[in-house]
Amino acid sequence: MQEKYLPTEIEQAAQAYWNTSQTFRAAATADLTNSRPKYYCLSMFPYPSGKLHMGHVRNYTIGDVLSRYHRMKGYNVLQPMGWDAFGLPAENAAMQNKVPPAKWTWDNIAYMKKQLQSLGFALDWERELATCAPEYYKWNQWLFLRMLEKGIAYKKTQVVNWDPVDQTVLANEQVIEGRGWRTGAVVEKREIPGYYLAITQYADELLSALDTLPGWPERVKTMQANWIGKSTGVRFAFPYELPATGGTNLPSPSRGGIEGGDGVSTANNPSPSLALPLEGEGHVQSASGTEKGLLWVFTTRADTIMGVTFCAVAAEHPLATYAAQTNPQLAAFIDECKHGSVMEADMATMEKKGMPTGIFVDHPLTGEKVEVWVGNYVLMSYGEGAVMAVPAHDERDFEFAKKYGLGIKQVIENAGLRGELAKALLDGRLTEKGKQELEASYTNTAFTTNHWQQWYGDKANGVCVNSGKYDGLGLEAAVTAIAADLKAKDLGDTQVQYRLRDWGVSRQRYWGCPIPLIHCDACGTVPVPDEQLPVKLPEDCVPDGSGNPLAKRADFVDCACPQCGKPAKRETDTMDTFVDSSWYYARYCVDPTTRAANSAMVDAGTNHWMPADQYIGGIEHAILHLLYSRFWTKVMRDITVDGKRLVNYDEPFANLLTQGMVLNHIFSRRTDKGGIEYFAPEEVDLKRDEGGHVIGATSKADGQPVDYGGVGTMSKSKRNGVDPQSLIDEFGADTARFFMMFASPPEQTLEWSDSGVEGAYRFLRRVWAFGHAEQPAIAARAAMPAKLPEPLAAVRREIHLLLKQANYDLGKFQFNTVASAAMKMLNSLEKIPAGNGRDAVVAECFGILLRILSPITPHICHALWIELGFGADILDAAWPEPLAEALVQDEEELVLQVNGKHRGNIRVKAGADRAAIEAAALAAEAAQKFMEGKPAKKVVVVPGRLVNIVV
RNA sequence: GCCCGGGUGGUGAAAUUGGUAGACACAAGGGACUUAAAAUCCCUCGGCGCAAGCCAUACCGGUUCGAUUCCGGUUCCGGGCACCA
Repeated sequence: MQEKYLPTEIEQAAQAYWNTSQTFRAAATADLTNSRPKYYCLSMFPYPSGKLHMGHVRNYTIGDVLSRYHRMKGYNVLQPMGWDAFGLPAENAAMQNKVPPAKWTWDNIAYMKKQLQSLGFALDWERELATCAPEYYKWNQWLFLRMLEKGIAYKKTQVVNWDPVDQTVLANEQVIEGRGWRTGAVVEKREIPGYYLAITQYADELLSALDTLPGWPERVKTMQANWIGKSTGVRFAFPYELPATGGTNLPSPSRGGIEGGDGVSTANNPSPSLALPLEGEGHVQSASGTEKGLLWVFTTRADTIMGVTFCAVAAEHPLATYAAQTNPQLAAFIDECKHGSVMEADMATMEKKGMPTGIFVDHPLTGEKVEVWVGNYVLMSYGEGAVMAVPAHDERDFEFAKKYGLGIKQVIENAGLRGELAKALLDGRLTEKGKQELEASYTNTAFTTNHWQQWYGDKANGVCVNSGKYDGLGLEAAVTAIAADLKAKDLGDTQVQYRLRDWGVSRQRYWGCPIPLIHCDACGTVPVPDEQLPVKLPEDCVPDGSGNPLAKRADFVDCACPQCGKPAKRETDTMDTFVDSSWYYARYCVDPTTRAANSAMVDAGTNHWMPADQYIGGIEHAILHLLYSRFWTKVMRDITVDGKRLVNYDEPFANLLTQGMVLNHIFSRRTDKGGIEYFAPEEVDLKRDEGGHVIGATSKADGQPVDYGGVGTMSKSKRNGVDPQSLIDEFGADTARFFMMFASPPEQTLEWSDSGVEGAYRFLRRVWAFGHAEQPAIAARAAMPAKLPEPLAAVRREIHLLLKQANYDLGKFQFNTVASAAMKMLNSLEKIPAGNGRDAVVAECFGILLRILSPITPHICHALWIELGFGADILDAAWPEPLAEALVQDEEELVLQVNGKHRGNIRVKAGADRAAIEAAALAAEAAQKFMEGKPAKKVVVVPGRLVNIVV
């Protein structure tokens, strides 16, 4: 046995052993019936950006710890890995380096695979997959066609960021303060056709099924529920009458058309129903030369309907378009609204602007005239593209009304809050400061001196005022009454609405999965026949930033129509990369032989391994990726082939661990064209204040200042990722893994710093040194004496207590304290006294330490297990459990408090009853001193923990 | 702006979920060993105070015998906001 700890040697040997014995190869379909319970441990697959970063190390070490732990607990474990290989960064790299995205991606995969292997993860590489491989994305295409048949996939227009200079669609990330990142041109909103997946058809199930996921973090379920945003409200209409136009120049709704009629619109995303030309919405040309129409809106607060003072519609709304025909100023304003970003965060924070249309509609209940405004904050894609405005009680409407001098009418009052405040003040229990606090909390409002908005927010206590017959009604009663009255007039009804919108999957990009459709002049849009799948993406394109390179490839575009055989054009849009990542986990499960034949998307292996027993990945995926995966799963469940469902489970991930982000400093500088250039942390010199906080930085290259952007997620685009390779090269994989797990609990955000790596390395050296020094003692395999001398019993008890704690912490995924327990074990063992049974205690306890540590630092534990003769493979050893005989003790120590303050400790017999503890406490010297002769009013006893004397 | 988290020593963090605040480490300082360095080992290490003790878990309040933990408010930081993945 080597005296020195040599990580490189140890790690290479261990990895070679795992490779040759195929230790981590999961059982194939034929063996799936073996009696061990399955444990499918899944980590979110990486985007092959070039190198691993610390977030990957964190993510995959967590997965590996869980995999190895469950394997030792007797589970049949599957832990696969793959590559989320399509995406924008490959195209950016192509523009920069003139290398095809395919080559760049495959090279990155090869390098990152080596890095993963050098970290010793227990992965079944036989099941590796890359989403850019035709044999994988073939099934994206196949399932897309099934969705088209079922009406889950359909076509409508979508709003995109358009760079007028590069003539290309920009991702949100490529829009910097309203301008294109490469050209600096002001970005325009443009409506283009695209394909959507009707996730709203599953909105209800996606929401209610959250209750079937007890293994998911509460916060993720809350975020998903809020995202789906189910609300019951009232959809109602404001009737209006306009001068007749003959209907010819009245605008059509800008969306909702579904090509070929094989798609379906969804109940929850109705077409904008205002539009004059639509049938069944009250559009009637009357004899008097006017046309009647209905302006539909949706509200969750119909109780405030009597406070409506105006309506606001989106710039793309047909009424706006209609009014603009005769109003050049309005037309200019509508045009202005088309500039700028499509992002919700920008929409919500931009200055609210509007302009009157000159059109008045009738209030459906009072008949009063209500003016229609165009508002830049109203989105055509939400609800009806129009809203009622109640400035008295809605902050956004208030801001708008104040700015344009529109009416404000209070219709909600809250007696409850007023009463509560009065009661609290009269009660007298509040201090003067407390009173002020309470008052401030009721009066602190950013935009008005009254309480109207707060009364609106306090749904339990608001009542209607200034609302005629609805006066005095609470929220629910008022909504019910108002909805009934609207219904009686045939002008509205209650409706369930979702915030969730259908999933637009078309991308005007090259490096993605081609959408398998063909456009024929004679036959229209025709699906590519299944037997012609996959539609392969040419792999030698080098995008240049303008337009979609696929459209320029005649060899891709030109094809024969599958229906009539005449020349036709292939669809050049590709799919959103979220499609790729929505089902990769099901593909890992496919038996390798089935996969080689590639005649099916999934097989029996999928139903065996799925749902994944544990999914691990960054919290940034809490909504989109996880929701899309859940949706995709339900679609696969509902699609049948030969009368059989594709999969037989409802949810893809039984348990979810959301890893906290690994953050690092971000440095950037604006380019001449208005874009952003990022600097890696090693390229800048930091300026810090006295407290050590970063306040600025300069570029090492040119000495000029760069902007400090605070800390944020490690990412390729922000260039702030830290490559773990130097860490692995210098200290080894075990140190990197141990350090990462010890640094903080997995769900917590972690600001990157490598201070502490030395400590991890030092600890592993001590583990090795202890094993080396005690080799003879351990190899002797001495029997444990029936009665150990107390000093040795104490060490043994301590190790078993730590083991108990470590096992508890493992169940909570709290790996940092497991690592800490291992360190405490070694601290104890290093001080073990001599005595009868010492060698037996050392052997037993060090064996526990190695097994506890082995999921985190598998290489060193593998080597020591063999060197010290514990067994052939530590992975085959049973997981240690604390022994009752080792834990027994005669006395226990309790904390002694007087009036809640710690005043000392008392020792009592283990398991002493309350009376005995109380007596011992009152007799204690420290208690006597602080009770100052006063009698005990009350004695609180917490068995095994503390006793508190109240005087 | 909206939704979801988080804030504890110089630093990463712990506290068996209402019961000794700061375990275990890192950094720093002091010492031992050494010709020297590295490595290793020992000691100190939240603030104030000679001490008894007092103060202290972002800030302001509340509940409780007892609050890092529960409640109300504020503030700062992070994640998401539908074309980054």
